[in-house]
Amino acid sequence: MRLTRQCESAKVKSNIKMDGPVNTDAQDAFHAYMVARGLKSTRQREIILDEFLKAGAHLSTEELYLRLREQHPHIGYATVHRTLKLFAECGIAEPRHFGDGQTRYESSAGAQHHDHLLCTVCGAIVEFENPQIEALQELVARQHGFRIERHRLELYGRCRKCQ
Amino acid sequence: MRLTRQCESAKVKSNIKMDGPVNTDAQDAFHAYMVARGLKSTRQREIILDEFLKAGAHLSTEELYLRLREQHPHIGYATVHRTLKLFAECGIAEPRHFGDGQTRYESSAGAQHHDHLLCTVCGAIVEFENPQIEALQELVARQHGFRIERHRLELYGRCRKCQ
DNA sequence: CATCACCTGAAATTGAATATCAATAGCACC
DNA sequence: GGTGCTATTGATATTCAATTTCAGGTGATG
Repeated sequence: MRLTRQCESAKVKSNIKMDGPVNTDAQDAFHAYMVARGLKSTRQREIILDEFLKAGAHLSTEELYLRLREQHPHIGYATVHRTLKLFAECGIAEPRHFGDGQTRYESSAGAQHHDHLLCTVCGAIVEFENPQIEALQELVARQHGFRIERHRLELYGRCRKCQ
Repeated sequence: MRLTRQCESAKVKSNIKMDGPVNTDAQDAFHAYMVARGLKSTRQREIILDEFLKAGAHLSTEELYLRLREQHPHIGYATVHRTLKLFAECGIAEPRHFGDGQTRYESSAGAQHHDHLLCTVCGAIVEFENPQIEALQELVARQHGFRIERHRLELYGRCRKCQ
């Protein structure tokens, strides 16, 4: 009975409490997707979305699960897993497969396409974008008769701190 | 008792039977590595190396295992797996992780570094090399304070036939 | 040709992703 | 607010590839 009102106020609050570019966009997109598909808005999904947006990094299911557990020990791993897949389906998260065998999800809020620099020592991930490289990729593909649908470019090395 | 002689003659024969640029290089590198590490040259390893070089493609452990089984049903999956890792350690094979969740090994014999074009329809894999892209990668990395150790560039799309 | 450390192969284990299913909880309607 | 339908949850089981284990087998060396 309280929940409907809580949801609304939560949305408003998040506009206030978060600094920088806020992601009510993501929340709206998520809710729109849910409504369109006849899915339900649940407490867990709200919490997971909140935590995911707050983290703002490249999180694996497990990392997000562990973070959530601190405040919400009742949320199960399977729910985190399914919810992240939901995020991917509705376009507010991008699944990424780096070398470590775990799927990581990255918030696609606001961000354009980009590639990644990964530190092999401390695990830091830096995003970058380079139109020249993209153009050359197109060129190479055309030379081989390919039409590119997507690509993956990852540069592995040591970051400034770890050299 | 017969085996020692067989090994020797096998090496000679493979020089004769294979057309094109032969990979006794790879075989030599492998043997050198084995000797240096006190590892042993076994029939299975010879057979697996032979088959691997003969295939000359991007093979997963399972694919290679299945191929081997036709002629050598006695060779176990675990042995193929371990031997491919050995190849990787001694530098005659490169492990690759494309999107499909399986590790593929590629012969590094003769080939310089290169990247891949992958057809999302028929699974064809084309190798390419582009120094301009490599140079730009270096540049981008430097701009972010990174020193690149390795990279991964994969272009996914439709090949000429599959458009 | 004996010895020993390495190797093999079947089976067990791991780790991440995903499926299962009974219990729970939204949501729409009364 | 109550009711029923249906999606969701969370503990657990399953899957699938990679990897480890271990008893028995087999190279290399003296």
